[in-house]
Amino acid sequence: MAATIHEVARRAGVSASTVSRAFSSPDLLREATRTAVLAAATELGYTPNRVAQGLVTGRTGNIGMLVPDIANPFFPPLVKGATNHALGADMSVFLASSDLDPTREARAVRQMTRQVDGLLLCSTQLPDDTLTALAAELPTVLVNRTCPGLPAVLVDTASGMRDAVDHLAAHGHRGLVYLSGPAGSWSNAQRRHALRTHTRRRGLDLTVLGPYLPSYEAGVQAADRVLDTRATAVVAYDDQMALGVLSRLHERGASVPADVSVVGCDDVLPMGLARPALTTVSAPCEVVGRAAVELLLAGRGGAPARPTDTRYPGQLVVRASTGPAPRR
Amino acid sequence: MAATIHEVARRAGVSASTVSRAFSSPDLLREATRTAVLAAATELGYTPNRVAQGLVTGRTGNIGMLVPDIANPFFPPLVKGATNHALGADMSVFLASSDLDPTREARAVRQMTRQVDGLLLCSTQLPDDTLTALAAELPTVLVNRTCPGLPAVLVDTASGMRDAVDHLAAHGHRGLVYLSGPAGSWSNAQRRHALRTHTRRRGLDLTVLGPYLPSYEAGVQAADRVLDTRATAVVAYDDQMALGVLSRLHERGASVPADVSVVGCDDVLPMGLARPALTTVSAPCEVVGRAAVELLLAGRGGAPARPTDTRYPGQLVVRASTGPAPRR
DNA sequence: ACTTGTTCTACAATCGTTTGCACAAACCGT
DNA sequence: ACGGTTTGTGCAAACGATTGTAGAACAAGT
Repeated sequence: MAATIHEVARRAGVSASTVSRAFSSPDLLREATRTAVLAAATELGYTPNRVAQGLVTGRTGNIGMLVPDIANPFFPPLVKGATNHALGADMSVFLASSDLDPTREARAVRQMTRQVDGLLLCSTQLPDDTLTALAAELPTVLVNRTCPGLPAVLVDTASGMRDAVDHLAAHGHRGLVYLSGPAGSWSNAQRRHALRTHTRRRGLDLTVLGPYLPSYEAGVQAADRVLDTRATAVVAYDDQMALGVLSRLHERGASVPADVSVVGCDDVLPMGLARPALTTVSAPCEVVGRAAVELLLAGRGGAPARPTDTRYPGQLVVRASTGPAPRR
Repeated sequence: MAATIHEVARRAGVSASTVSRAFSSPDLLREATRTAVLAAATELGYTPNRVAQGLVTGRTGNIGMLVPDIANPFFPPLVKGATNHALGADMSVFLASSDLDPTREARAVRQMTRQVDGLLLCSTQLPDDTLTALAAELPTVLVNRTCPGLPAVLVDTASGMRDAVDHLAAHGHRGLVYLSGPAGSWSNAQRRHALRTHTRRRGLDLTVLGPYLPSYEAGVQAADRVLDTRATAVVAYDDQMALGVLSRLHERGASVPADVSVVGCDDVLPMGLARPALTTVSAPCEVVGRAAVELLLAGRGGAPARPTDTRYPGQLVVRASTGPAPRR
């Protein structure tokens, strides 16, 4: 049904190789031949078969993207940035959502190898040696995860966290709680570390709870434990948790921000809707997705991209969920 | 670097075809040969090259999925359902987000053809004839869109809308506003039609505003126009718009549900977070995603799946944003 | 021992491209 | 008009698998 290069060749009265060249290296052909071939091609509705191309050239024009959970609102903008940029570069992207299961992660990767020109691994929990092994086979870019020797694109929330601490300290808060995200998460480690550093610098008290799954429900649970502490402010690993906290605090009769201040992270939901609107560290997800693809595409070319970490800083966005510490 | 079938063959002392059969039709081989081949294969870390397989068999083990906007929270659960089920069936999925741009839609499809065994088109705006043409080339399943002759999986919100109308009528509401979604959307047409039917049956007044883009911002805008009408209840095309409406009504000093009742659709965000919690028609997105893949995979086999519409009903979930109509 | 029949494996063609190489035609200056 | 460059095309061999067909090996029936 679908036209092949040979049919186009026959129709144009040339050989198959000429047809191939009309597409891949047009300047090798005489103008007349090229236009004749292209005419024949459009008449037949010919499109090069990417699978066949892939077999001989070894380049498929696809990239594989792996996220822990596409239903986590952090990832869709990332995916959007990536797919959009990929489309611009004439590439398609495979998407797999591993549900945080290493087995599924490995399986998805195995399915994609040899069908893709590169891999985009987002917040992956796979161990360093697996990653380096993978990267030896296939250009690989990490997102929100580092691994020695591998290029990574990172949402840098450290400065945002510093600003959050400063903001809270300026409002008289003395004790902070951090609600940890997933144990193996690079983002979580970075956020916790930044908080640790800056609370110490400011002489504030920091309690770390968790780890929790990054979900609304986990936030609900965590809120109760927050109330057990003497802390007046809580920073959550992400917005979903923060919203859960907000909701549960409301249920428990604690007023935000009068009794407790709450800070989220990522800014991926329309935060105006939460009551009170959530103060959060905003992450430039879409930009990161695009940058990751760019890095992958660049590294794929001549020089193997030296394993640079590209960081995109998040910004503290102050809304209504933070305010002066209550007097005690 | 990567082992080929020939290297395995040489190592096992058999021919390439035997290696191939060891994987694809093991019962044709003597047990001894088969185990020997498999041993050699694992030693070399051999995995069949799906691109090469695809070229000869014509089956790639991939499916292509097209959504209008992956950043719209309706789609991630859908994608999750689809990718998860696909992974179970040893298939990978291409994802493209068209940003509602027909050009990009067409382009993404073109890139994927010949690389996929089937297409999953979600809420696509492409015209019927394009779709039938596409389906002639490639097994195609529609999601939240119908087209004569094509199988479709649909979120059926009609009954949910009926329940919403009944619910509002029971609370004494006499005038309703519907905030339309995108003009070409099947879901929008279905929702509008269901509202039209059931408001008429109940003798209620229905005003249709829009079309609007399905976004928070559009909801904010729409809220002002809602206040210009005499309606006491508003049904929004989706939750994002409804949340925008909620937010703007709050700004304008209108109280929900005391002054105005608000109903959303889809139930894809943690709705507990909105104040008041949003009454909405819940859509079983993940189930639909899975069902769509199943249908595609089934149709791909022997009998071309007869173009059935599979409908999954949404359920009205009553929360705090709806209540008795104000006395006038 | 010779046919007949099984069972297993190898050969070779094929899928739709790309691409190095050879070769023909046209062009140049002399 | 003639060697020597260009320039433009065709041939054929890959790429890594699948699969129809044919033949080797062996067992059994007569």
